[in-house]
Amino acid sequence: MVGIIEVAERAGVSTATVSRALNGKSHVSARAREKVLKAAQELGYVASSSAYTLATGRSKNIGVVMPYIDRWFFSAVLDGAVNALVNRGYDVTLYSLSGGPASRKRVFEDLVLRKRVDGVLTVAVKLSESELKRLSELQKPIVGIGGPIPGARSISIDDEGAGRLATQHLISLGHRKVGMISGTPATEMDFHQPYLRRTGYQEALLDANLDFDPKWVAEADFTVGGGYVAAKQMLGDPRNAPTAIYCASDEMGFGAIQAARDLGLRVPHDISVIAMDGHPMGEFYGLSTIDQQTNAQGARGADMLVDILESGDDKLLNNVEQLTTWPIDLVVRSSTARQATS
Amino acid sequence: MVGIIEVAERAGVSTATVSRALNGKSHVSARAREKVLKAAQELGYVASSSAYTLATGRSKNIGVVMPYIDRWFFSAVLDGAVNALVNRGYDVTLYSLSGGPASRKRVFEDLVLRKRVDGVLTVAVKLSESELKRLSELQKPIVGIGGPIPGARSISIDDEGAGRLATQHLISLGHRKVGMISGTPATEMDFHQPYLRRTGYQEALLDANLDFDPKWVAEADFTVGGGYVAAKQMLGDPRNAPTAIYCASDEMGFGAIQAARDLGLRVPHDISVIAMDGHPMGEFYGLSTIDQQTNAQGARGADMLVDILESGDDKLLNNVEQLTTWPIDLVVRSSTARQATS
DNA sequence: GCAAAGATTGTAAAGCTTTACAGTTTCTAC
DNA sequence: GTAGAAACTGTAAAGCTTTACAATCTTTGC
Repeated sequence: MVGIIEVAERAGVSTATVSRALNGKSHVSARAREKVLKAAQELGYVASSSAYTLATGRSKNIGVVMPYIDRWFFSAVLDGAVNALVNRGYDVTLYSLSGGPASRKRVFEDLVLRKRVDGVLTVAVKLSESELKRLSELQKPIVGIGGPIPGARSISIDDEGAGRLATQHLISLGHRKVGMISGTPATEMDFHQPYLRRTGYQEALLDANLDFDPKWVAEADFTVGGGYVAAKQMLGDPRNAPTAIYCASDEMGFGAIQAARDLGLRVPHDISVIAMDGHPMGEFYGLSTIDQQTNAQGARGADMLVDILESGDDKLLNNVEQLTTWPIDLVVRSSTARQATS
Repeated sequence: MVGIIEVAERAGVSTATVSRALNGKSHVSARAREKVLKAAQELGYVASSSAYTLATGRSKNIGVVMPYIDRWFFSAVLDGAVNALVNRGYDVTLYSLSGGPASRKRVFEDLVLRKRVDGVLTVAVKLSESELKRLSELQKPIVGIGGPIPGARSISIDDEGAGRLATQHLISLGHRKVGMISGTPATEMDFHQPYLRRTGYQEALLDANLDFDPKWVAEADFTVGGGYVAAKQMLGDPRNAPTAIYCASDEMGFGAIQAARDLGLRVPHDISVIAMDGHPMGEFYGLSTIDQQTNAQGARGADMLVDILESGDDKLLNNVEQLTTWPIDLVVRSSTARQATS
């Protein structure tokens, strides 16, 4: 294995000079730098990151903690974060919480803390008191995506506002009977997005002085199939079917559109559907939605984290609670329209 | 920061004994072990992984290299790999190649090689000669998913066989005019899956002595929208439309089904559609498919890598080329049926 | 041409663990 | 009770970098 010593010998300088020349942090004469670069190149030298970390205390590595990996929302956040981090010279170690409480404990105790990572980015994960305390003791900054974190920075959309906006869109189109497909208790993430979105929906109805029928709220599991079943049930009821539906996720929106079609209802002529997230397939299905720019949220969270890390200001670590409300876009496509004058 | 020395002092033993007690690799008296465990617990001690890596040369960390992160196939492989690795005490550092050739070079030169990872798992990435050589010099084992890797182990489905099987399924149902929606050149991954699948398709036609009309093969970009456009074009042609279509990905299959419906064709009565991959939404759409158990492939690849790492047999490193052909399942749902006797 | 300031370089310590080796204690079998 | 084996423990080196400090060289202003 070729180390810094071999490079130093070959270049005829000391290891300190090699280190300085390669890291470019300090003054090195042009001549020395050139010799070092040449020697390093010839030897194919790459510094050992463990020795670097041991010496500097920095790993240039960020831990990303998420409850799921293979769901669209999470992989999109991850993609944004990885790209942003690579651009700033960091790489990412991925921790999934899908293994249950035991693996969660392990993630925090064993892995994140072993000086493996300089900071932690959490996605839709609410940290416990003790987890936060531990991270804070170790001076590891945290940035959260998807909900507020006590004493740390975070990025989140206003889920309640999103629910309200989607519902208002339907109301503004003249709909008076507006249903919602929300989440089951099992789909409540740590920050209760489904609950908040539903709250926004109900507020919008209230503000507009509209009737509210409990049958207009169904629970589904955030999948296409779940949305289909719930929508079919709601729309098929001859007694008091809504003329518009707000779905708490785009995937459920796809299912709802399909359910309407299978019932012989035309979208949007007979029934309007709006959903949430900004799933790439939404464009194809013409699904109106509230876009939350998932990729960009991941990238921004990553950038915030690196900013904290590189500002060198200890006060910035985890003493400041700050929730950045991420803007959302109403994207109107062909699944919502003015209610047919029947 | 509490280190092994503090633990040793508190427990009244040497650092060597602490290390042995904590790692359990060597004989330690029950009494000493107990004292050490207690002290470590009280101090909240966690060993520094950089020092561990520096001392042992192992990082307990696997690099996963993929061209994309937020596409379903890749996030599913990743999910499988991460879970498998966590179970075996490894964590994963993620490298995306979507940043172009420059970032690719950086990944291999700077990151993977810095002793950061013990081994590399590649997904649908063909390594260059020099990349392979470099990895091999450094004794880093590689396992590839999605295609053969010269001199290393890999897992891949038989894409040609998959194309053949899907097509044979359609032929066996009596279809004589079978179309295919394949990939554009831009969607050819490093291992040319679209090309291979198309080859399998053509072989099946040939074997069955069926006519082949060049119009029956369309190229699309592996998205729902792409599949829709291609299918509509193909099915809408009154002159010689196929009665069945094989799509090289499930997402294109969803688009094809929709295109058929929009043309007023009933699936599967008027037109059969089969696709490939095993996308979770396929069940909802009733799409017949060739399932390749993406998650399990990721898990198996990860396990193979750890097996190599822990066998301690240097010969196993990268001298043995071995391609494991991953089994595929034909999943027949409601999008394929016997051709209507017209 | 000279003093001071600035640039460049080298030496050596620090960072934290694992583990080879050697030394000590405890068992085991007779 | 004892020799030899086995178990246990400690000392110190190794692993590879960064960087504080001190020393040396170069430049600048006059």
